[in-house]
Amino acid sequence: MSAIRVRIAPSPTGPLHIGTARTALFNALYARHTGGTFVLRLEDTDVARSSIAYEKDILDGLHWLGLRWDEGPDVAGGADVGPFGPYRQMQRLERYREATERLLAEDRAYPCYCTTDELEAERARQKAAGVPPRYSGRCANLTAAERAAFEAEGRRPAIRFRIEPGVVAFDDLVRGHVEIDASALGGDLVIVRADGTPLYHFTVVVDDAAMGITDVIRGEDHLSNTPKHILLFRALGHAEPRFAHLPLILNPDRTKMSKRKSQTAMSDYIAQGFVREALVNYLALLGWSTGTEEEVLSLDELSARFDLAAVNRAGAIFDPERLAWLNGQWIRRLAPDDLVDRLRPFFEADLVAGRIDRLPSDEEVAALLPFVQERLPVLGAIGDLVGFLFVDRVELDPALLVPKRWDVATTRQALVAARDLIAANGEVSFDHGALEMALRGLAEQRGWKAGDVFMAIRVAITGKTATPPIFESMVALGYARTLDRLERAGAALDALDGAFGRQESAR
RNA sequence: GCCCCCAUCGUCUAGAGGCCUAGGACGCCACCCUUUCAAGGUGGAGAUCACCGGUUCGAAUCCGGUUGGGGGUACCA
Repeated sequence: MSAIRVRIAPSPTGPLHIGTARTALFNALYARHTGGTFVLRLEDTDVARSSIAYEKDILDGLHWLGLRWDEGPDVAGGADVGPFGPYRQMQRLERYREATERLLAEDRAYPCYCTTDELEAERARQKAAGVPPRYSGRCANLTAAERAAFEAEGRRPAIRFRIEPGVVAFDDLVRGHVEIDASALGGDLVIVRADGTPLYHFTVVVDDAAMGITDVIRGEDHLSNTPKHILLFRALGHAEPRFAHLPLILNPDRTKMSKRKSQTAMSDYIAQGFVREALVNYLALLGWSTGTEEEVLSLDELSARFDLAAVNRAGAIFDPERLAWLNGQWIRRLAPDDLVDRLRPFFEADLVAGRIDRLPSDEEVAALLPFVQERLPVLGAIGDLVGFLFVDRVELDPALLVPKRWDVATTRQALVAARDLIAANGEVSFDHGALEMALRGLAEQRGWKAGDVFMAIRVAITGKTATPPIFESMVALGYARTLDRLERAGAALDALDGAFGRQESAR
């Protein structure tokens, strides 16, 4: 039994797509589970749409997920690692040329002089006639003289691979036995463009063979194209690999997940503060399950349990809610130092966007973690949670400041009383326990509900009604700034006095 | 159109003939905890296993058909 070799072959024609990431993940899980080799190959033959920026986005995104490949370019524009390089298809042109020559020499392929317009017209006629679109084979048996005549016209030929009649069958590792009649393949297949650049269906076969790929694990959208690949493997004299077609990730309307209807760019998930553990966990369980009731699993745990045969066959809708839940699970599991590191870029983004006025130190962030970590659905929510600590002044909405069923006057009294009490107790008593005791005492003495007093204070110092626990928040804010914000809030209510009657009747 | 694939709670799934009056998770609802919000705990609603036939003593599980959905059908990948 030879060693497993799998690959992910992204095309740098767009940012890393969540579906590509999942295919990469399944390949990586399979390689790790079987002790095989994971190869990354860049399929950049669509020169017009490929770019180094996309290459970087893809490689960085896969690395960010924690995926490592044994062969292939490690970084965008970087050198290749591994014995089967180069791993960028545009640097492998000579090999496709050699394979093309062989097919031509054996008459398994031939030059086709049809123009795009002619082909389109042909397809249009077929569609109008209600027959399946299919290349007519018009150039399949041209004489040398006819070819010369086209060349003399200045036409540059594409190269077509002859699709011989017959039934192509294969045993898909997830779908089982699949048979497709070659007549349904659309006729002879273009493998090299008129400009000399090779096409996907051709390069993928030449490279998978050259790189010794034993198992092709990819999306179901390639299932119908697999016979073309098998025919090419055979014509080229190569053993065909095993195939495994993964169920597609779907939009909510069950169509193939697309940018138009879903968030597909990995970078967007990263920017929102999803953590790699959650994405890996979620993606692995989209279309596969361990068969147990385990749900929260690390990359190592997933690798240990992975089984291609247990992959589902039906497509799966991408559910952001479930991803968010897993994200919370993983954020809560992070070590404090790690979380501080991961939070830093989000504070920086908040600063740049003007949502906060200064950057907290790592020590400050670490001190917040005990009451913040379990409240973070995504890392990007950090600003909403504790941004009030790092702004010079909070926006006060008087309507929020006055607790339900309290009036402006009571609220102002409470804020003033709280401020005075805290000031009277002094900075030495400014800690969680002392504050709670003092403020609860105040509420009891005045006949107020403690919750109402706390809510007024909460809004006064944070500007919001939903915040981290209030005493921790006050301590984090500090003695002087807490007093200052209570004063400002009281003053804001003073200014409202004239509108007092209106406020009351409005309630 | 043609070819291929698929079909269990709203969603992700368990289930490989009797263990299923179909289990878990997300989401939803209620309650508990509680200074808000989360987190956590408990409980609940939610699936005639797409439909119709067949095989079998017995089917979500096997077979056939129907319907529905998806993918493919490029000198894109």
